[in-house]
Amino acid sequence: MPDVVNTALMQGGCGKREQILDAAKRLFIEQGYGSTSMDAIAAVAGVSKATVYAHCDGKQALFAAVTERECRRVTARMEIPGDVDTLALYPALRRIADSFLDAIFAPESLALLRMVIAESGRFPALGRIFYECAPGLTLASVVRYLERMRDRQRIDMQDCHCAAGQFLGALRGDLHLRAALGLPVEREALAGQAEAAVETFVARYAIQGR
Amino acid sequence: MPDVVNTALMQGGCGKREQILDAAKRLFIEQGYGSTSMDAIAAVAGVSKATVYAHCDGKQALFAAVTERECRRVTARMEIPGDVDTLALYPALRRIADSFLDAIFAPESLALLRMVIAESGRFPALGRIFYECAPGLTLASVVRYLERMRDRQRIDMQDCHCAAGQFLGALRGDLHLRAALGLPVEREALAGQAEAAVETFVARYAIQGR
DNA sequence: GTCTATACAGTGATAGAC
DNA sequence: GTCTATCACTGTATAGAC
Repeated sequence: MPDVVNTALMQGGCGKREQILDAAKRLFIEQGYGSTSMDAIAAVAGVSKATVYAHCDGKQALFAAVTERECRRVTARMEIPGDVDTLALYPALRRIADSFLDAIFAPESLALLRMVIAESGRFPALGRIFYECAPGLTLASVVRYLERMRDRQRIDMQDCHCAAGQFLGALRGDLHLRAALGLPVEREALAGQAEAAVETFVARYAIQGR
Repeated sequence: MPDVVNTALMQGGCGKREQILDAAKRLFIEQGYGSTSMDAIAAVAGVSKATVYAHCDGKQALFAAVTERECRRVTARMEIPGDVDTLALYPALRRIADSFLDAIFAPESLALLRMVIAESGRFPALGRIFYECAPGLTLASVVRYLERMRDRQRIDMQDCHCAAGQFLGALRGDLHLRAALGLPVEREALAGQAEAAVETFVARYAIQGR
């Protein structure tokens, strides 16, 4: 885990920092920012409160640090598979769809999304950081993929950016909002949504002669 | 405003209750649940803290009351227009799209969405109430519209529920998430997204012979 | 850096006078 | 119903010893 070492070195050097960030992450997600006390964070981390303050400048800075670390973690999940260019359009879109849905319906992703949306009003920079680390990154990947397919005459499309947003939006459908609100989502419905979105997209944009 | 009168009568009878709910709504949205104190609510409402407690059983109950009232308010925005059946498929979907986007991108809707998502982990019932009052209501309306169109041989569709989710998801695209995260959304991009979603939907599902 | 101990304002909630 | 005054407790943040 070289990342841990780097982070620790950057900030001054021991595993306690990770303990504190882990504890803070758990409590911020479980209880929300406002209801989480620095006492509780210190207790869960197994350190004293003064140690918490030695590692970060107050509660807001700690919250920002937690969010940035989590964003960096989910980023890895958000890149679309690298082998899609070797596939035909339909199976490639299926792969992208599966990868995307796995990423955004993962419990950790949903928890982070809730936390960021919850506090984005009070921490304006947070929304942008999260967007660019997660959904914005996937969107950009899909846009690039669509541009390549357009260059190869596989699809007929003017605005790849808009089409990519439309595709990812159709994949989310109603179910992502349901999941973000804590409502149950059946795996069958998710698979059906993915298939319908891919089929519709192909029906609309694929160039007939294959 | 008969609704105000009804609410007041139901709960025991004076404008103070509305003042308290208004103050609580503002502070919960601005500061979040955990960071909002009952003192602050009482001060903004212009009453004493004891009066707040006379009108509701504690902070959680007050939060639930605020959310339910706001959900009821946005519900009115969420019904799709009643005259869509007299229109052809394409203009009807455009109307539905415009109505839907106006509703979900309204600042009040976004603020409520943030507040509900933020606390849905701690108040499990909240997510369901909100969903059924707002996005679930629209979804059901669109499902019924699509079923009528299917009965009239205007569209070829197996699963109207899935298709409706897909349509609304494509309308949201990437922009609704951006807005929920507090990022700027250009009106042009929104209009483009709407047009693309409707065109794609028609291209996929409309029966050719009109 | 880490801990124990503590300062002191602010928290949700209530009692009792009017 | 409404207020003032107050409860017991927790909040963020810091001082000083090791």
